Amino acid sequence: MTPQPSARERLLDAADDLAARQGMRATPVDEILGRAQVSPATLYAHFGNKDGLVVEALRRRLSRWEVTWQACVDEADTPEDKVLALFTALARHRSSHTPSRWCVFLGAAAETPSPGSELASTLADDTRLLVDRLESIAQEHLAGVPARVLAHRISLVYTGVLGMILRGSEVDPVIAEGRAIAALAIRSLADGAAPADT
Amino acid sequence: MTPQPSARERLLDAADDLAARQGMRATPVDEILGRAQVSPATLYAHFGNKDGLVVEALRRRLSRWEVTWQACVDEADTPEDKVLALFTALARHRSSHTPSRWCVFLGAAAETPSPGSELASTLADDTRLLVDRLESIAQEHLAGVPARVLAHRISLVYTGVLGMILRGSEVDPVIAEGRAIAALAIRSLADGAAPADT
DNA sequence: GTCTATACAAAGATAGAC
DNA sequence: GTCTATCTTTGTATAGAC
Repeated sequence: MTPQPSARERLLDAADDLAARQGMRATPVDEILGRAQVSPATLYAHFGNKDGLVVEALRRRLSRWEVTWQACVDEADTPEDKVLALFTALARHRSSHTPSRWCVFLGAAAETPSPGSELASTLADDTRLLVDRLESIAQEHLAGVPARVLAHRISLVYTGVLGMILRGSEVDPVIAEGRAIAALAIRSLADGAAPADT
Repeated sequence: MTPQPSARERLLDAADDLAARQGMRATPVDEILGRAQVSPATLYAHFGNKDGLVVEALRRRLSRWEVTWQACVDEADTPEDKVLALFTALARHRSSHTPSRWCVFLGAAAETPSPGSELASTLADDTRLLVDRLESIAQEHLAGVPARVLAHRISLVYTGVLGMILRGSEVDPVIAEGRAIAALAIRSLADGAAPADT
């Protein structure tokens, strides 16, 4: 007898799932309500409006992503693998959560030319987490490598993987490809900082 | 006395401009009509519906992009520069056309979970042009390098640049960064195929 | 907090005249 | 081909009862 989750939880689950699959703008409120088995009034009582609900769902997703990523960093052995754990995390995240068409945050950004301040800050949080976390991992584990530069380059490659998924690339191969390119970027910057031995 | 372009041209210009700035789905028909100074009936007489108009505008944009890219390839001197001309072309395209928020084709894909067949094929054309053209450039100018692999890797990096622009990165620096990463990918594959001279 | 019913707004498309 | 006026559908949000 699994007790049914609260209306609030059901709304968040439905909004998250549908935004991931179809995009937040492409998903009408009615569809979220139908999926959650909740009436309109309940949604607006809890979240104020559709954007409020979506923002909450995105925040929850971001914090889950952060946990997954951190776990993959912790599991990695070598310094290089700790930086590249980003790609392991992406694969794991995609298999453990509701399937998203590419990236829910980039998708929301693409769908929303003029996001409200709450949405904008949530989307910015996603990018900030990406770049800053990469930088701190690099700083901690790859002494001598310019961490900020590395973080930007790997962010670019990671974002490219997501974009290629939107283009229709198969997920696992393109993640592997991104990982390979990122590894190249790491070695290149490492060589530059401390010229090749041998 | 510049003669006013036909209603059809004005519609294409307006749709292209607005789709580039805001996204096709985020742009209401009324706004296109207002910008083009055209009445609704005219739009539907020419293009059938909104999607028909957008698809035509996207096709026109794609063919212009192809021209710009080819010109940059022709102008490049070294084999490596011919492959990397993609990034020169991106910078040039962005400065010579109406400013787009990131990429009109990826934007349309992101906004449209279930595109109609015409739109879907136009979006696929964009990706196919990207990958296939890169492959043929590599085949022609970089003998011995696995052209298909190279084309995929550079497509990924290029797509990453576009995605980073969506994330809010400054355009010129991120294009330069993408170019640098792509150069790395080229050299890596070249070294693998024909071990370094010297 | 939650429901039913409904109001209100936006957007896509068409009718009929010229 | 093009216009004015209007219809239809869809989508967001609220009123009022329980």
